[in-house]
Amino acid sequence: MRTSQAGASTFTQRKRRDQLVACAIDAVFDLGFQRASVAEVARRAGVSKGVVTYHFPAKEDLIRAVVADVLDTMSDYMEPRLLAAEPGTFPERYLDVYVTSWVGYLRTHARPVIALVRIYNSFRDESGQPDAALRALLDARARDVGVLTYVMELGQTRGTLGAFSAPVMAATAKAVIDDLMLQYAADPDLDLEAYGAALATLFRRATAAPDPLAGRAQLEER
Amino acid sequence: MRTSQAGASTFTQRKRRDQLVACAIDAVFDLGFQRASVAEVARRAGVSKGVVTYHFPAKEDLIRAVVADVLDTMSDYMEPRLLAAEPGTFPERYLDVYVTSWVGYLRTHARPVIALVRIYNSFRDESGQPDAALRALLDARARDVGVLTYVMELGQTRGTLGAFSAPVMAATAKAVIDDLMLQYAADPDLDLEAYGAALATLFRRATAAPDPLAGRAQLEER
Amino acid sequence: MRTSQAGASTFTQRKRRDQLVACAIDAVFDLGFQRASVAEVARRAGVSKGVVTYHFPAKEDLIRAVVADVLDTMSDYMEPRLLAAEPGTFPERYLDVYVTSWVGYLRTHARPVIALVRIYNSFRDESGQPDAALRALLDARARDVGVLTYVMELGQTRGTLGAFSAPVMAATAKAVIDDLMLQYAADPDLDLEAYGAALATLFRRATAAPDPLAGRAQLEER
Amino acid sequence: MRTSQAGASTFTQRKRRDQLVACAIDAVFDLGFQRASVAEVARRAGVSKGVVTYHFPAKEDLIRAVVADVLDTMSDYMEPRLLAAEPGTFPERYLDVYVTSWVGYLRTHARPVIALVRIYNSFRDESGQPDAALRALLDARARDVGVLTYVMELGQTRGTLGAFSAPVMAATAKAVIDDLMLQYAADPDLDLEAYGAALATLFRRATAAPDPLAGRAQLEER
DNA sequence: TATGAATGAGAGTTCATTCAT
DNA sequence: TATGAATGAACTCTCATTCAT
Repeated sequence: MRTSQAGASTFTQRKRRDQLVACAIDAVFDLGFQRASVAEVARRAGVSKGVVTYHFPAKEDLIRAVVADVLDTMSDYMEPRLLAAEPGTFPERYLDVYVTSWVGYLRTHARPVIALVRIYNSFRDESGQPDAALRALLDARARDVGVLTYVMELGQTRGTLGAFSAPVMAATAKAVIDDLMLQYAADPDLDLEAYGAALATLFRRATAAPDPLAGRAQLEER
Repeated sequence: MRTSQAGASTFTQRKRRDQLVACAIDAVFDLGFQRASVAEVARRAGVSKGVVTYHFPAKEDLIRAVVADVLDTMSDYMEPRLLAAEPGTFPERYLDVYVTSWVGYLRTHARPVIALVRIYNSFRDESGQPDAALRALLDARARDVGVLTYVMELGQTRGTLGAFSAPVMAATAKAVIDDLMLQYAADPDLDLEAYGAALATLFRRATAAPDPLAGRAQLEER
Repeated sequence: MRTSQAGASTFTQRKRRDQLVACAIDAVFDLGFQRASVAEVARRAGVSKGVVTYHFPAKEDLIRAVVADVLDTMSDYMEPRLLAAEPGTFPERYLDVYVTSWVGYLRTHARPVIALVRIYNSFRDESGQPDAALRALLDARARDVGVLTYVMELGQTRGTLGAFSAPVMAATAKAVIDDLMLQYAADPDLDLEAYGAALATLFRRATAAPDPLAGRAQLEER
Repeated sequence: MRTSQAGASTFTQRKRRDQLVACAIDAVFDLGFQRASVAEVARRAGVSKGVVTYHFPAKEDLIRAVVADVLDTMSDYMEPRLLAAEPGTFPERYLDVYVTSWVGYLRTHARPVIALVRIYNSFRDESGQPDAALRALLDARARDVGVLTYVMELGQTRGTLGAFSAPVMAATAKAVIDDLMLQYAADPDLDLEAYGAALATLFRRATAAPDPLAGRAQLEER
């Protein structure tokens, strides 16, 4: 966690860097990646353009700092909650906690996450390929989905979760979170609580193990 | 449908416009929105830059034509398939057809759809807001989700679908399609067939009406 | 020769490119390499900055065109004169013709050659090494010295030139020309004619074969 | 000599200034004048940028100190050797000693001299003219050539040197040294010893007085 | 219709210089 | 003395756009 300011020495420097990163996030959220120019970030920070290039030699470096910062903030929020769910003991609860935690996170951090999406869609190197810095983002995402998959397969093995494609279910969970983020950005009045509850129900039904009572009933009926 | 070339225009004109739109899609897919310059589009079309500005006075116009074209192509593919599902008669089948049709569409049209996503994330007006042209995209999306919701609620009324939040289920369906598109773009070797089947199962379980046999069994058991 | 405009198609384009190259030479001569900015070149040409970048995508390209142009102009002047000296037949005359021709060239072309020197001393790539384009300059120079060396060694073989280090003599000839160029640039009132004559004498004495008569006389004397 | 650190200054100050000058020389040699920024010099010295501007309020001052330092070092090496040649007594030996001494100097001091050339070609004031500090360089050069000329003319008067243009011969001597310096910089494997010997021979032949024996022989022959 | 030369705004970047600490 | 944060000017380069041909 909190690796983004590694190497930065003084408190003043860290503070300024954090301020610039915050302004960059706002600028990207408000204006999109392209219009979030160095000059715009400087303007929002109330400093001269040179200050930005002093702390971040290239714009690339600023954007990378943004990516790292947002990912770190995500981890800081999500990890303790996911660990508290004790996935090794209660794998069948994990997806629920995952979705609920994300919904909770979005309530307070939609802007930086949206900024991250904008960056992901526009931050290209000279050959048009996604910038190397975005690998961290893709990796974080892949890790998320990987863990989800693993835990659900564990539940399936133990019989507390039904038969379904765990990788597809994991990707679906991630996908609905992404979508919810965009919906929430477009409509801040969205009832996240209710939406989260509906998602929880959805996934509970989609992943539930067959009802043993119902099964017994059917057997007895014959 | 096919509204993009509306207006007085010769066959040659239409052909040239379509060619430029196609080249613009490729450029956006390959290089991202920002690097897909007018000059680049012209280069790919093998014509001079002036040709592009002749047909599309501003770059804005070209991008709008791209958006319209991609949306039209989507409609052309999806609508007949969705209608053939007879949602009024078999609402419980609709979600399955929806997901399956989209998967089929992605197999052959991933590039333009990805280009559309890129445009959506970068095409801003001077105030940083999404360009007006993107309203069509948002509208199309909202219509999709609206119809899905309506049909599923119809199924719930008739008892052929279970109790769940239809709007959330609809948004989820759209979200997994979006996600699948991005996954497919990142990994063209993805088995779309299998993925689509898994999604169909997922949604069948999440939306299924309670098993009447099981229900009867339970009743009789008492 | 005249390879600098290869590929340039239209007459207008060629003319503009030549004009920009000429303005760049003047700017480098007057202000030095560093201050000869794209804006300054455009200003001298009476056009907007964009015109320069239109014809020469990068400043690098403009400078390369300058180098090529100056080298071409040099060749156009020097080669016929050097060939007319019939080095194969009269190798002992070659050095004289070489020096005299260069002096004649400098009388009318000191500015571009000085510009070339300035470029050579300042045109570095990002790692501080001389730009690749300067290889052509170094190559041209090495060729000159190589030919001088070869012809003088031919004269030595035939006994029409005395015993001396031909490579050092060749390098010396080139060196005095370089120096004369700089002197002339610093003092346009310099009497090139007289200077050239003095150089011719200098090299004649330094390269002369021993006087056969004097040799005989000495032998007879004993 | 050693005028660069004139003025009230502590030992520490002098040491720091010398260090910065040395780093500046290295930076100019390695990267060229333009890229030898204040920050780069500070980096090489292992101090902060402020230290450089503390000792040298403007970059101009640093460069002037470099120029003065290199010229001083040259004088320290050359002057005793030239004086030891007793030009007043043996003017015919002077050119030989001059060339040989310079070759000896280059063996150990090519880098600073190259740096000086780079500075000379790039250090311009706002109007594009060579900076005032370079006058010292030009003056030193003019003095060298002037002394060479004077001594050779002395030899001609005494009949120990032949008839030739002393100024041109002096300029040629300086020119070959300049050229040798550049050759040596481009190819550190160059055999300076052999090159110096060849130059000595060259100049001996070019400046020799007519052989009195040969002249007598010819007279007698008639 | 088509061309491509020309424009000018704005982007990222470098750097000498200033100055509070 | 020393630091390094901050400034602002100048530079190269990109690009949508205009327009004469």
